[in-house]
Amino acid sequence: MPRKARRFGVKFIEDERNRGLTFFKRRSGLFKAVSDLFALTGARVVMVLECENERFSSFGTPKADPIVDAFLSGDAPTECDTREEQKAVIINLQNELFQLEKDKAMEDKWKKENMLRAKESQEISRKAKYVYGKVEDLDATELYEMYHELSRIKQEINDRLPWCRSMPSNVATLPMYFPYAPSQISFQ
Amino acid sequence: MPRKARRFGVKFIEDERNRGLTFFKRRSGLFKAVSDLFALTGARVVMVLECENERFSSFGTPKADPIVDAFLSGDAPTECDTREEQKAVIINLQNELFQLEKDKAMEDKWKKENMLRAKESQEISRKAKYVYGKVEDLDATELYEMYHELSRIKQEINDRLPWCRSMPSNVATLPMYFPYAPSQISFQ
DNA sequence: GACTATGAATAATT
DNA sequence: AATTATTCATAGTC
Repeated sequence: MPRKARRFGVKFIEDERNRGLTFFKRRSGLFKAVSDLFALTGARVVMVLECENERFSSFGTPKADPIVDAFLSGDAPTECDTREEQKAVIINLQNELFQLEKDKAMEDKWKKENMLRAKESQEISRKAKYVYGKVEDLDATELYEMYHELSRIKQEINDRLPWCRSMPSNVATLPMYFPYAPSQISFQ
Repeated sequence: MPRKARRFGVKFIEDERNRGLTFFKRRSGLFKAVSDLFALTGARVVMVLECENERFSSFGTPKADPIVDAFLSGDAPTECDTREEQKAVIINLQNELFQLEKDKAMEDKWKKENMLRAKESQEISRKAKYVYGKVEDLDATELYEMYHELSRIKQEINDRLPWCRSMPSNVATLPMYFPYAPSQISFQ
């Protein structure tokens, strides 16, 4: 139980470990916020953050190709390694965007822990496609849809069962494992 | 008093007026989140969102020039109007980033409403530079620092006076008027 | 465009 | 990395 649950002001965090932790936590929140903004309004977003290790970490909503294209359309004639840098940005983009490694690990965990309980829930049977379907058979866009569909279902269940908040529902905790919307970025 | 304080799930908002409202509200939150992330961790961020009207709206933390430069370094040889588009992006960037019009209006309002009460508060006298200084004399970076300093002060006051949350403090409401961190962007 | 109840994000803690 | 008390963003309201 956190005795002090809020940071004292908004000031640079000197402690390196704590700073890194905060960075990743808040980046997650940022990604979710962007993801939701897109889902709610359809506004496309591209975000590029600089990590501690001087690398870039990017995030974009689906169909953000025009923005990304604009971002990558540069071909500075004076600098030779710019192309290489941009390539690195794209690679990082892909890596960070999809968070495949993390999601993959989480996926297994999720299947083991929640699949059985999922089958007992008739409330969400009409969404069986997402609940029982093989996750590895979905591509990035479908994963994205899945995440939002499950988020909606979770909300629906919460709304219908307000007296039973902490019920062991499979979808109630699922979105944790697919928190981000992957971007469809054409790779040359 | 909101009877229902939460949206039903995360689904595309069909109502156009409501959608636009949500977009702007959340964009503000996003900007603040990015601003804070930079203040806390020093991570530089550039964000480009697409508005409803097909224009771009951008936001960046100070010292994000390298990222912005990369963004603008493009000079597509095949398309003639790309330069023009980029210029538009920059202009929008400036406009949206600094939110000068809004801030200017808010500034006057703030001065009129809060300056007198500000002078009575000795608690924050050591930050007199920011509280009493002429706002128009500060450049973008100083405005940014000012905003965060005031945020910190607000937090400090809240922490020291937990029993008096709604006290009519000048700084308690001030940050509303400088919510965003302007980016230092070199303009050619 | 301002207010406020509510839910979501997250800082501290284990 | 899991948990939870607390703050904060914001949906709904006027």
